[in-house]
Amino acid sequence: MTFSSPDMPVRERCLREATRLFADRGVAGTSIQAVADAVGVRKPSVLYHFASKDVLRVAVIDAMLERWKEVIPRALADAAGGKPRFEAIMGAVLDFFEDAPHRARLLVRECLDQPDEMRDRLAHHLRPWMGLVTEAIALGQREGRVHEDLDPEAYLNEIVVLASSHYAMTTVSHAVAPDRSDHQRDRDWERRCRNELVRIAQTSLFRPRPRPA
Amino acid sequence: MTFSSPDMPVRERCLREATRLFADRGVAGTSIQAVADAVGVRKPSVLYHFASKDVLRVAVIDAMLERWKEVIPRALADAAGGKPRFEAIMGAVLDFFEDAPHRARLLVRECLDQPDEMRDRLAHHLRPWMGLVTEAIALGQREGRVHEDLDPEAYLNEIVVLASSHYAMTTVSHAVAPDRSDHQRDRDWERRCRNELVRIAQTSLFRPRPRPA
DNA sequence: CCTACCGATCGGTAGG
DNA sequence: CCTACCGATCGGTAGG
Repeated sequence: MTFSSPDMPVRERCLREATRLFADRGVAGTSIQAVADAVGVRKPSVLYHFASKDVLRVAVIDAMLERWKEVIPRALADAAGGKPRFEAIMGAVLDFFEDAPHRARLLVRECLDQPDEMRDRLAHHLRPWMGLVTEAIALGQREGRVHEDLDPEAYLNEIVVLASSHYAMTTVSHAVAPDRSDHQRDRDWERRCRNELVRIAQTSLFRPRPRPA
Repeated sequence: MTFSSPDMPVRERCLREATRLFADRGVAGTSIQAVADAVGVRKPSVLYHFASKDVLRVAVIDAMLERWKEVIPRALADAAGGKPRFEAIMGAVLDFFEDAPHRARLLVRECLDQPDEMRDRLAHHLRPWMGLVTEAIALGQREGRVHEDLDPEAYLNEIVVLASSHYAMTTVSHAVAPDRSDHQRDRDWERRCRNELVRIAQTSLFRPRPRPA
């Protein structure tokens, strides 16, 4: 029963709380009543704004996918601003999940619950800029900067899967951590995993420099 | 209503069908009635073998984690048989998910639904051989075969996350596929992604050979 | 392993 | 945005 700030329209508060609840317990594990409680209204009020639970589910996913449209221009702007393309795009993707960890959980959950629907939705949302990125990778291959046996589309797919799952399962990853005594160590472990994620993506993309000067 | 082979004990048929249903729709999205229907018995019969839904859930996860204990010796045997360690272990992990894709979905779902419980369970199941593998990686670093800036524990964590999520989300990954006209292309795309997954893990682990002959 | 049954909660509607 | 209410299904039990 965590109330959303009461000065926000009820419709948006429903979206916000439903996003959090769906991410944490899944759609099937979240009742409309639970959303109503979190918002601080009665159940039929939620159903006034969203005709059915499924309508609410679709609206929640839509809201998350819409955010991607802000991420892409930012990455392109960073790249235009002189920042290397890899770091701009990788940074944008990681920031997208990092400043709202439930986004990653929601995304992965929905991929499991509604694979066919998500396949089409992601194709629609990601296709345009996926094309740009794979082209950039292919250019890098022709210029000899990128591993020539790399498969651009497949590479991009695996890295997106890795990034989203990495953030969806941060809590669990502590199982592998060599020691976990206090919270400081937990933070440290998360930083190490994030660094390693970037290193893996980077090392498997770029060829080593031909000869260090 | 897909019946399990009726010559198998009911208890094991419950485990089998529950595993499939939990993987596809999640625990919250699967009723005991649905399990009973799939097995071909009445609901109270399921509850006779598993005192509650949660007991069934735990038994299903246990059965999956038990399989890991068969995977590790196989990988070690392959490695002892002269096969390079990386290929033996990577092959064992991929085979584990590949010959039963719902195992990956079940694992990822449970990591989202019960993160704290899964953290402890995985720690218990994975810790012993995780230690062996990270030691092998550290040895490779001292011998100059493995990237020296690699973080062994974090690397292993990310690769396990990538492998499980890769198989949990195969259906969705087709969103990124450049074209998907027929089933032959789908198979082809899956093969490309699997190859790329192995290439990413391999390239980000081993240093490039010092000088090709 | 079954029939019969329990209270609680589910998603959703009527009507204001 | 609320009260009042619907039938269906939920997890689980009694008793044989």
